Order: sequence, then C-alpha cells, then structure tokens
Amino acid sequence: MTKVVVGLSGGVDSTVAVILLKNKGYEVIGVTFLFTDEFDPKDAIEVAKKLNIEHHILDYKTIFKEKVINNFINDYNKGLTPNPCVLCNRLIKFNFLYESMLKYNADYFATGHYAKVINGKLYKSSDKNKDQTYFLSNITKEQLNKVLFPLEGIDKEKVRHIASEYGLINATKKDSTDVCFITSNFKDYIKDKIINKKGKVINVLNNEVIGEHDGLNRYTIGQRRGLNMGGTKERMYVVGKDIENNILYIATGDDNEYLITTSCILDNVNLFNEEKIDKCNAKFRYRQDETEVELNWLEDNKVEVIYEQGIKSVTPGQICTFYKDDECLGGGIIKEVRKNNKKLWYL
RNA sequence: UGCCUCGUAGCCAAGUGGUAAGGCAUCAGACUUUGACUCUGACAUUCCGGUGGUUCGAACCCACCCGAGGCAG
Repeated sequence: MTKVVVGLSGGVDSTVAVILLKNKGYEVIGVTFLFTDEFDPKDAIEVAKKLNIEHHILDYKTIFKEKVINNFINDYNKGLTPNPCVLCNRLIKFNFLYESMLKYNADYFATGHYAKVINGKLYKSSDKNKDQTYFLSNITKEQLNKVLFPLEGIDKEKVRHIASEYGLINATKKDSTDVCFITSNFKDYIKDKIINKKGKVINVLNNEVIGEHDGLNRYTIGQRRGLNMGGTKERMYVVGKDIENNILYIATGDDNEYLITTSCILDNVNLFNEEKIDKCNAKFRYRQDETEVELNWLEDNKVEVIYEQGIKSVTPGQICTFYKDDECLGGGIIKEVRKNNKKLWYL
C-alpha cells in the first residue's frame, strides 16, 4: 500500500487532503508541526482521531524561530519587505515533511496547498482564486518530486462541502490568513522587534519635507495606509526609502509615475527545469495579475526581469514568480528595482 | 501703533441669513497563508476662535475680545 505523510494543521484544507488521500486508498500518516507557542494542535489531534490515522506531533519551534522569524526581522531591519511563507515552505514545512516521509518509510508527502503537480512540474490549482503556487515557487526540485497536492483539482467550496459531509468541526473555520506567527496585529508585533528611528518624510514630487515617520522599516513600497498624514488632495503612497539617511519617500496620486518601474534583479532564483527561458509571465506579489516579462540571465543564479509596460510597487524582498500558462516555473527574491535601466534615486 | 485679510473635525477645504459639501488622514469590515494595493461602511448629534447683540431664524450681519498672517512703518 502506498504510504503518504500529510502535513496536518487541523484546518479545513489539510483535513480534506487526508480524506481525499484515504479515499484513494493511500495509507495516511498525519504529522503536525509546532512552530510557535501559540499554536494549539488540538484540532489536528481530533481530526486524526476521527479519521483514524496514525498521527505524530513534532516540535520545530527552535528552528522555525531561527530560520523564519529571525530572517523576517533581519530583512525588515535591512529595509526589505520579506515574504516569510515562501521561505518557510522551502526550509521548514516542505523540508521537514520530506524528512518525515523518509522517517516513516512513506512514498510521498502531501499538503493542503492549492496547487497541482504533474510529472515533477508545478501547476496552478483548478481553483484559480485560491492558487498558492506563488508561495511554492521556491521549494526544491527534490521536494516537488515527492509532494502530492490532493486539493489540486477541486475548489474551496467543494473542500468545505467535503469537510461538512464528514461532520468535521472545522468545515466553516475561517481561512487562515496573515503571517502564522503573528497572532496579534502586525504593528504591535513588530514594534519592539525592529529598529524604529524617526526620520523625515519627503514628497518626491517637489522634494518637500512633509512630515515625520516612526521608523523606515515599518513601511513597504506602494503602501498608503498608516502614514498618518493628511491634507493632500490625492492619496499618498510610499514610493521609496533611503536607508542611509533614514528618509521615507512618498508621492501623491493613484497613478503617479514614481510607483512604476520597468525592470528588477532577482537573486537566489529557483527553477524547476534546467531550461533558462527568455520570456514568460510573472507576478511580483501574491494577489497581482500576471504580466509578460523578458528574462536576461546573469551569473550567480541571478536574473534581470524586464517589463517595459511598467508595473506598480515592485518591492525588494518580495518574490517574483514565473509562469508559462498554468505552469509555475520558479521564482526568485527581488533584489533591486529599476526604471528605464536606471536605479532610482528614491528607491 | 494704524490699516487689511483670515480663524469651519487630525490636516486641507466648500459654504456669506434658513438650519454644516468634498478630499486626505483615521477607524471598522470585505478581500488575502507576505503589512501592500483595491473595495465597502463609519466619521463636526446642534456645532463653525470666544463673548454679547440684530433677526422668526446666523458659521454667515454688527460690536468687542483672543489668535494667525500681511501691508504700512
């Protein structure tokens, strides 16, 4: 009998993943990882009991803090806007699921992600609205070769339906959003963990100092809320930051040109195939439409991503993911952003 | 010191006798496994620097006071 280790958080998605695998005749072992003190595995325990599967709870708090949380904070202190989930999937979740697979002599491991895998290639899920390939674009080839996504062919509605058919309490549980290790709100969490040094806020349209910020690191490119400054006719957006001089640059107007860039450099590029294509689609934030880009490969696993048409709010630290139709080809971390081939003075 | 202009919510800002537009900010929600963006809703319960007065009725008219700025000196 084929044996599969499933990452079981106790939420609807991972629970239904278990159900679907069992229905297909797999022998399922549930593993629940502890990453933070706040996480309570009781739902996972109940689900495992109810579905009658072998279940293990494994503690990875220390390494999670070391690899994910610390990196997250360090990146903020460097002025970046990190994406901890992408990193966590590669280094923690998928890594330890892979290890669990070996440990329990399983053939595969599975998660409740909305994504599809066929012959070692990653594709978007059938439910395009929930597709999570963006967060998976940095997992390794080895991981991809051993993972199953039981939810790949169904949509969220169906998932909830299945959960309620089985009388599971979590059928109507709200989708989990936000960073898993931040239980309160982001502002409070980060307040005492990052460097907060007050500094000037300058409007790039006229170079005027228009106010003071509470610390550069709490702002991201394209952000408009939380600036706490009014009096302008149009909305105000963060367009850049000068780390050295502790200056936050803003511009007003929904369509101001300062937010738009035309190329960026990615490093730590992860590709599922060897082939270095020169044209594909890409997106720079999770919930963003894809756009056509050209790729110019550089040394050291870097690539220049060119989008002449211009994209708003491309932000260092975020992930750029490549697509060809429904296939996710990989992605990399945005290192530097440019406009018309020049590094911007305010970014 | 004389003259002039102005003082409306956190910030801009309409309204010049008939019972407080709008924008920005803020807050709440929707969306979302990244703090973005976007969208929806709330936001001067009697009040328009203060105190009196005129009027059926004033933020809008009058007087004085307080405050900000400008011109003249």
